[in-house]
Amino acid sequence: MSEAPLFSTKQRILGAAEDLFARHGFAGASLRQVTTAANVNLAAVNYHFGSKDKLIEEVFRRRLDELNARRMAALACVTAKSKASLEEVLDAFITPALELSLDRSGGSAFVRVLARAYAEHNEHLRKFLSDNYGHVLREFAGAFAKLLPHLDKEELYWRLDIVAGALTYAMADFGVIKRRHGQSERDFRERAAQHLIRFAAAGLRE
Amino acid sequence: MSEAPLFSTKQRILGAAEDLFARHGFAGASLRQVTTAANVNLAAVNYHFGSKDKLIEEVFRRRLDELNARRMAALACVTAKSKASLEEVLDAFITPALELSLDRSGGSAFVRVLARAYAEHNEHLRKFLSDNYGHVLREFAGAFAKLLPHLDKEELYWRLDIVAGALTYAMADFGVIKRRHGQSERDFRERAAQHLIRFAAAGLRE
DNA sequence: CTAGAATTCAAACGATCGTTTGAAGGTTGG
DNA sequence: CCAACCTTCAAACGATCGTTTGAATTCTAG
Repeated sequence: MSEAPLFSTKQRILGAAEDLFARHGFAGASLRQVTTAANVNLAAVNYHFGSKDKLIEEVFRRRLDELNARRMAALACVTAKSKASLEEVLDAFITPALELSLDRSGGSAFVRVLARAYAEHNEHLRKFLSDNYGHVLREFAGAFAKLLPHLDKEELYWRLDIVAGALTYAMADFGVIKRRHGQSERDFRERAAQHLIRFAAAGLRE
Repeated sequence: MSEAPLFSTKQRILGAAEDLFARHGFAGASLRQVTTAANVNLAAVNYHFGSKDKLIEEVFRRRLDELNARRMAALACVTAKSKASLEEVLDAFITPALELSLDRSGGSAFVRVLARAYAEHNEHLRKFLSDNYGHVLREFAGAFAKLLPHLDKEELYWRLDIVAGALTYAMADFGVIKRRHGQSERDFRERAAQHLIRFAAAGLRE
């Protein structure tokens, strides 16, 4: 249970599944594609995870546990000060996602998987994500509420909804902007995050 | 070719496909589900459209032809004046999508299908959309460029990318905001569009 | 009315899907 | 060494996938 060797069968399946779910969707990527890419036997998925649905959940859990822990830590660090700025709270939410997207091997695939999860209006998946990680979003909503007292609750939720959309979309690399020749992936993504923070801060402040 | 009876086999297939693609994705919705929902024989899809891929393209074409014609008309109407405001150009882009999402039966499903198309990084689909409707986006980019001369080209494209993401996300109803009891669908969506325009205008101006 | 085209139909094609099985292989503690 | 796992393996399960076929049916023009 506690063991997690870097190249174990389970980890190779999770890595291959993450990549293929990002590229072809949950329904579009078959377990045969996944196990072939992971160089493991087809039956290994059902042996280690139980079913395709459970595998999908585990793909999320592996990354989101750490991502949300980092977000909560960053938020706690920011709100510890008496006067946190809007940009700092946005940064506490966005930068961990940015770093995840830069994680060697898999991180950038995962942010696209996350965006797929939004596109899927799948009730089961939404409930799983809401149950496991909803408290993080509520925590951040509270921090924003303190910083934007002129906005009533409805107004605030509207704007956070828009920010979440722009973030999901931008991190998943859906847009038309392409990395320029000679520009590093890290530099490109950091620039994207900066633009996003400035844009979101302006839109939230109004 | 020119005939398009409201409840013809072709139209019923397109309507059912739109709804099921929105709910389950392109790979997740089968032709048997589609034809059953449309109350049509399974073979009718390949008879009328040739293949599932061609059906997908036709689902887009049916709505996007009109949507983009309305956007271009609204943009032309706005830019005809010597001094168009940023909000007016945003409105020219957003309002036609809003109206589409309010179109009785199908429109609100289609905006979710559009969002799915973004999540699919499918090369074939992206090329089809870019080939057929890329000129509309370039036209709007030009209009924004005139209104935001202080932004260099790269900066402008970054921000438009973010706006497009927020728009796609918001129209597809991915967010957490739910319509309140007693509030009409139209009122709800118009409010969403208003918030979006104000937010985007603030973010673009900086 | 009727010949011919257009459309719908039930049935089947081979391919691939997620999942299960039972035997073979590998590892570990007594 | 061997008995007890744990893991991997090839093979197959029934179900469902997109697509095709050829006959039945409906529509339409002369």
